[in-house]
Amino acid sequence: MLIGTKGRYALQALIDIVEQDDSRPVPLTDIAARQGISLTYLEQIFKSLREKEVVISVRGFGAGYKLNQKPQLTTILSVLEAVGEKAACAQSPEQLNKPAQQSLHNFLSELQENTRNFLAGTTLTDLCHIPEGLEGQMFVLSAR
Amino acid sequence: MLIGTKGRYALQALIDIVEQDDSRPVPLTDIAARQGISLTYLEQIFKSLREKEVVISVRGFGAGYKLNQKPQLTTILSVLEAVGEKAACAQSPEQLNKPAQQSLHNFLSELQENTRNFLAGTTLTDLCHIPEGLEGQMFVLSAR
DNA sequence: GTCAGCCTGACTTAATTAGTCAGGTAAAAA
DNA sequence: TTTTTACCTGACTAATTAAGTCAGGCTGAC
Repeated sequence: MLIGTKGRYALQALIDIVEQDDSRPVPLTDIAARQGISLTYLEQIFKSLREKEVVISVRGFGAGYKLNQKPQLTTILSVLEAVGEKAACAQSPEQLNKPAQQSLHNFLSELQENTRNFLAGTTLTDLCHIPEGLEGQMFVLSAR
Repeated sequence: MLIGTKGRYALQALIDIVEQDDSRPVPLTDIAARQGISLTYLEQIFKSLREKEVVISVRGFGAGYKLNQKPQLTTILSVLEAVGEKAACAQSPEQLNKPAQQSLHNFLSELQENTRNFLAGTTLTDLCHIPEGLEGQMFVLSAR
């Protein structure tokens, strides 16, 4: 499984933040209630997001979280990596003495890069605004 | 992890078979020795491969395994699915009441399809013959 | 100083992965 | 028909990861 609940909840929560009025920080309790996610689990996830500077926390009365960058600059890859979802599709064989194993290794690397490009080529904005009439071909993978 | 040891060992073993003289079946003991994989674990893996008709088993004296189809017809995807590596990148959220969740669901589906296309567009032959001077761009993802 | 809500770390539980082990069975060859 | 070779089966185990829970402390605006 490349993306578990941790990664998916992180994305859901960030989308939730983008959808709110961005003049004030969004408290986790609100997100937890709206998205049906456990508050303590969300706290664990947002600790990672804050450490990797995907979000900024505001403390004290009226506290909450804000995005650190504009949504169109926040890639899905950065979110997933922040919460520790390893975007590794496969562990590569260490011993690649034979040419065939080298070839397999290359293939797995290509697979990984293909996936990372896909994730890096989509931002939070793409997951929020839904341009009508473009249901297919929504996410375009940039050529290498 | 999209591809674990089970999937990788399956690919290594099949590549090993392709590299041998294909007039006679290849015994698992040989593969196990050459690739450094436990024989009993290989047996478990090949049981799946046989059930999904990726390979054919020959019994008795001089027994072993052969590919069921030519290597250029055996896709990586079919091998991985045969050994039960779910090519699912993410479990989709069941409750998609809100538009943003629908959009996230669409994105995860696109990611999955992108990966499956990559795996279905490569065959065992691609992992065996290594055309020189083409180290980059070896694996071409067919357009959808 | 109080209160909302962030922050921290240890703990638990279930599922999956990565194997091992023991004891068969089939069939070609001598 | 006996032997040999290697396939075949299923139960078992150990380690890791995923998915959370829980208790309690800390900050800072009002």
